[in-house]
Amino acid sequence: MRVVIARCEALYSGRLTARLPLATRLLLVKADGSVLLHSDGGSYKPLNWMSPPCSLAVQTPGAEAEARGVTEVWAVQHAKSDDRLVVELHEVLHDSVHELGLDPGLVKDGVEAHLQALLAEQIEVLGDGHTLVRREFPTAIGPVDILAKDPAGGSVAVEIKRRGDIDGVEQLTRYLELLNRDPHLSPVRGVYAAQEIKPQARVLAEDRGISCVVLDYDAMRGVDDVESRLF
Amino acid sequence: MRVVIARCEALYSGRLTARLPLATRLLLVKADGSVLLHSDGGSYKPLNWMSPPCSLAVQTPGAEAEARGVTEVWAVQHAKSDDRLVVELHEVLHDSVHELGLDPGLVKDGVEAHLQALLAEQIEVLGDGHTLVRREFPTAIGPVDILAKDPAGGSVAVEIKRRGDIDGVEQLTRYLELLNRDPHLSPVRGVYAAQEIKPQARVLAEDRGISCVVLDYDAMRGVDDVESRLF
DNA sequence: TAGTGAATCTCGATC
DNA sequence: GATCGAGGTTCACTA
Repeated sequence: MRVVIARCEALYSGRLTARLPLATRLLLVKADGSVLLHSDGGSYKPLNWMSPPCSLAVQTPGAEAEARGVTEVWAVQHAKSDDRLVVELHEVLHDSVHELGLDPGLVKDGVEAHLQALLAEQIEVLGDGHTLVRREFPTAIGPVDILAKDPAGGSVAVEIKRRGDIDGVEQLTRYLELLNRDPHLSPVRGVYAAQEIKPQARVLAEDRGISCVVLDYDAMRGVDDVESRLF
Repeated sequence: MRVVIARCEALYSGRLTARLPLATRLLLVKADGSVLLHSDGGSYKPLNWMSPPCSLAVQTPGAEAEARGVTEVWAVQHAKSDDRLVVELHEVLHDSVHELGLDPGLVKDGVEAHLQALLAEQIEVLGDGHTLVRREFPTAIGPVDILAKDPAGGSVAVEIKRRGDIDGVEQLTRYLELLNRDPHLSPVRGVYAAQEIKPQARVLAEDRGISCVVLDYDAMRGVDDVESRLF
């Protein structure tokens, strides 16, 4: 990992064209050749970057660039596409290289998968008398998050999202259309379950006869904790 | 901007829980207090991070942590949520601070907006005799990218994407349903225009009577250049 | 390898 | 501030 602080300009051309005016920035060159240009703010996204696989060629500036004060040019070329990042360095304020080694990587726990597991365990959240048929119930266009039965013996297809957007309603609608073609299952009711359901999504869902359930993640996790202590 | 290279572990808890085992990493502390942990590979996304607004508190390790070799603890707390990142530093290999100043920011050029402008200018790409009604034609659920008339006087609603995914077909379907309720416009035909149309999106579109048009960005830009030279 | 869906998405425009 | 759509999305998983 090479860490450089420099006054620089940059030009990116690829899926779009973008320009960074002259300013002092952090330049990172990673072991795989990728390059990141960061400012002293914003989020984790760099101002500009080049993803691997790519190669960095350090060049001497042309006469015109030299006249503008450029002392060094980094030409970063993507290996497979014609994406290209050209950084013109005016002044290097810091330059150091560090051996980091391979990273063991991030270990994650719990997102939508966790919500799905919790709801499968606590399927009565859908209403008394509901029973789980199975998680990831397969259909021709992909698995439905949860298939359940209501007390009357009717099928219930559940789509789970962390944030209930309009897309999830469309997704569930496609599943329902398919599932309702199966005489063994039909009629299949739809339930849209999310930690938070956007107003537009709720309107669309209810317009299509899909009921909405807001999941309380902390409460469900709390019940889960209690259960795991008991059993 | 503070740049630190250190052997460290990290724990994030917030919207999910994640752990980073002991390894040597780059730690960045930006002027707004945000923290980024980068490995020597991957993309521009850090292994872990804390977005602003947040505050960094440097603490001395407890007895248990000290026994594990921790020399310093960074507790990064988000100002508004309960997101929290705890970094346990075992060994600091580099530590420097740099004044970067405000960044003038990125100047972008050309994406979907450009495609829309080009297609509006070259509406005959849809077929001879087509005329533009207007860009961003308003509907109750948002503006349609382009509304046009075909030679027979029928309305044509155009949805433009850079990459034609299934989502765009759903979006256009919703627009068409609404537009077709308007007796002044009905019947409205749908056209899905993109630089690249995914097979599944094409199948769904054609199943719904929506025609697909693949846009040649370079060719359209070329025509545009010629036109701008001529006029 | 291509396609699909999620993301601690981020970012910008618009209401 | 909330919402919605786009992204040089990136990332992980799967057929």
